[in-house]
Amino acid sequence: MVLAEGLSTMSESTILIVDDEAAIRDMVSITLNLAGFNSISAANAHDAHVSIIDKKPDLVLLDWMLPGGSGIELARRLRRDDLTANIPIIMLTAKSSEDNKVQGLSEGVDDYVTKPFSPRELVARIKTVLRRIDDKQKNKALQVFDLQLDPTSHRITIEDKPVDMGPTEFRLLKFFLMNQEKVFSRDHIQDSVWGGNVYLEERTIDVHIRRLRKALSSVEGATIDYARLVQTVRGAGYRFSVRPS
Amino acid sequence: MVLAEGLSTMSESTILIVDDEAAIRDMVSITLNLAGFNSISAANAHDAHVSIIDKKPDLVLLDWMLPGGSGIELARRLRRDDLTANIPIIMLTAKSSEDNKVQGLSEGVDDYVTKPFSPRELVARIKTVLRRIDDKQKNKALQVFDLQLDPTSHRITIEDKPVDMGPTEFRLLKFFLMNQEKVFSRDHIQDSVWGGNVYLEERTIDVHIRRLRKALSSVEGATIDYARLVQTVRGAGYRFSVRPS
DNA sequence: TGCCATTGTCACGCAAATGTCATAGTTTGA
DNA sequence: TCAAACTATGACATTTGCGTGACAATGGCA
Repeated sequence: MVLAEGLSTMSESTILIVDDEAAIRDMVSITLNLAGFNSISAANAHDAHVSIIDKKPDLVLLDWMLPGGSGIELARRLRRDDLTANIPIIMLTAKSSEDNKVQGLSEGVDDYVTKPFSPRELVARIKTVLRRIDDKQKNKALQVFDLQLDPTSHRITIEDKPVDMGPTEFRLLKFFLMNQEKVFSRDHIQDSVWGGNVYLEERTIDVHIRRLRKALSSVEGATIDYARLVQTVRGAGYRFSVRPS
Repeated sequence: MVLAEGLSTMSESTILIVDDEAAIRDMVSITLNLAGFNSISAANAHDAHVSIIDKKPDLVLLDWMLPGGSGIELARRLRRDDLTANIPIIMLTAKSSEDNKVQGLSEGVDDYVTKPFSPRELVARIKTVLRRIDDKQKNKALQVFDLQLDPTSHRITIEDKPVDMGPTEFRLLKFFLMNQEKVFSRDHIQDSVWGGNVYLEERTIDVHIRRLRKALSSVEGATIDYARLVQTVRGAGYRFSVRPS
């Protein structure tokens, strides 16, 4: 069975390390790289902020004691801005002071690790936080232009008008919305949408693609033909893409 | 069947050994050769740098304690230059000192091995790093000027405008992009793009070259004629080159 | 029980893609 | 300058892959 959902738990995650001590940055950096993460680092709050805006890391490891502006200041600033409000933060605290923990967690910090820490522990914490965030995202409404899929209410709307489709097409669309701009072979789609241990005839996927397209086109007066976003890539499979083929 | 893609996983990988002790160089060299790698060596940072520019090794084994410039200096320099930034580095540290690890591994070093090390361990580390790098490269978009081939979305664009071509031309272009500046005979192209056990008429390759060129020329308003990059080498085959013929 | 939505499968038709050939064009060397 | 060797190109028949309508089986639900 091939997995393609839950992107943030994939080893592609980028972690930003914010610490004024080069030694710490370096050690953490290599630890993360060996654990399969990408890492970037910053030595102060300002560089960190710039880096976050620019590189959009999946998680920030933030030292509590930063020269200039404190780490907690940066955390607060990140939480205020919509662009950065959803980036998880793990605080690195020098001492196991209860006060720090309490104050940090109240600022929307997702976890904390006290120095000295073992690489194993750090990686475990990071993975936990990423997974938690990922689960949260999973139940969030997926949206492209005016097409909206709400996993909670199990409804699909185009320009607020309900779209009717079968359960299979719903899962298919959800899969596509979570993995846009990528081509998937029929085999891969079958694994992800139907599950690994079923046998489907070759043309069956096509039929469901057709039903999904028909459903997406069925909305009267839509400004876009959403069926066009479900693209056939001859010889390779299908792709959901905002860009014209 | 001739392979030409995924070079770093082939047993053809070249490793550069940088160490001031001849005994170490020789020992490592023998170990690597037995493991199926090619190896070259350098005794100091300067020679190493020249060698890297010249020979483009697939990986560098870098001693921490180098006379003149330290190994870490070299690592930093390599990472700064775009040409060498993507060459993986494994550090060799004399002692299992935490300080060294911490300080050294920062500059984007991919792994470290502490002396004394077993040949088995060294080879294992090298293979791991090479595989990691290779996986990263595999799904990376290939690009020449404003021509882009993205294996993930299975898309080709010129100046962000989609380019339409058949699956065979797609594979052909991908092959060329991965192996630029080299002439390939028709036989070699057939092996690499079609696979070993098919029989094609001699002229068939030409036809697909023509179709690829036509597709690359089909984009309106492109500043460059990308078809010119697919060059005919009379009597030898074809070549994809950025330089005019 | 009977109705209806959903699902997987099949057969058919169409269009893209492919490989081959014949012909025309180009380069090379005697 | 000419012939030989090599390459480019248009046309064509065939193959391949995909879209589509129809249909039977299934299972939920009133």
